Amino acid sequence: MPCESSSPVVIMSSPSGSTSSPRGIIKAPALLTSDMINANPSKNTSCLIDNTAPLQISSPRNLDFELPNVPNFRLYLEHQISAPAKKTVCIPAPAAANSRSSGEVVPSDLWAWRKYGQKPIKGSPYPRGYYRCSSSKGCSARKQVERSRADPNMLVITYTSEHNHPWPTQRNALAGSTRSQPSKINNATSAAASKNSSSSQSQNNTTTKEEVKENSNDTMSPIVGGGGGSSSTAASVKEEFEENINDHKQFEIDQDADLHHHHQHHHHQFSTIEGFSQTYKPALPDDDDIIHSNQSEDFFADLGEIETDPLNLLFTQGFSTGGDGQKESKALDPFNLFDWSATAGVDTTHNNNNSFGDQEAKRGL
DNA sequence: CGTGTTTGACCTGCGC
DNA sequence: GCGCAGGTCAAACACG
Repeated sequence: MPCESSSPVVIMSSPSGSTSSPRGIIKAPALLTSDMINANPSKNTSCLIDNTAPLQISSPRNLDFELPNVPNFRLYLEHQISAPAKKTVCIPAPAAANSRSSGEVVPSDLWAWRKYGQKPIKGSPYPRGYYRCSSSKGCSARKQVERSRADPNMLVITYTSEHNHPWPTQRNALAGSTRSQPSKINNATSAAASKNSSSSQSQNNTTTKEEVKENSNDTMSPIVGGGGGSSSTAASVKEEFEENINDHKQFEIDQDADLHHHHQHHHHQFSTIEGFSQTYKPALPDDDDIIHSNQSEDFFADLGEIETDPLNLLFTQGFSTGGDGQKESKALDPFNLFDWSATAGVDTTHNNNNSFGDQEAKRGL
């Protein structure tokens, strides 16, 4: 399975235009497995993640600047943020999920989501769940959760709209989140995260209800990868930005070819951001850590504590420095998960860009 | 009682 | 215009 557990997080943003980017991003099919490709015939559901690569963030836009150029990077991020986004996140689903076609167990995140519908999707054995943000009444943020046809072990989460409120400092709205089954599933471990326990990969839920809390953040939030605690640590994230910006929706994932081959070991190694041609290391602790669902939970919990914008942190703390300072921020900032500076110098030539673009409109299906 | 899930019905857009 | 598929609504229900 393409997107298997080991895969790290891949964040792809595809602001419009990315494909057309100047440098010509090469979409390297290389990374894409046939499954993935096939899997997505219709939409975004496939996981492009390469197992090997630990964490990647690819931005569609190819900007000529490199990471070191913080200013550019900043612009990039700002652009990303400002643009209305439709993001697709592909994360490893807990093993348990397999048991249930309809259910998904996803790592919880800071946002509270309320499920308002579920529909079977043509061509897919797995239904799609529809969630809206319940953290704030006026929040229009929504997300769709479905299991990847290509890789049942992966959950594809599509975020639409932006949160119009800051991250909750605490998971407020989660009140009901724990409902019966979910809680059962996980139980113990994350008391801290308390209600959200999604990590239960090990547990299975055969039950009817599952918890689907996911990580996500719309606005910019990078996905925190934990992959949710679930079996696999990594998640691939794909962000798509709406065309407002001018470009195409699709974006491609780049993956470092090398990574592709080598890597499972090098988790940290990188992720490449396409525009930047850089690779960065995820700040994620270790495979081990990632693997444990609990940790992911904690991770989210930590995020919860972080006030607001990760980007702010990012900017304020600056990844440019590459210094130790980053480490500190990492935990908090989703972006910090990646060690931007560290690998900054890395030659990305090896990157493979996988074209992914599928996230067409829903209608694409 | 408040919040979330479930689920059938309804609405809307697209292709033929 | 019709049918299909996806997305949303809302009532019923469950849980703490």
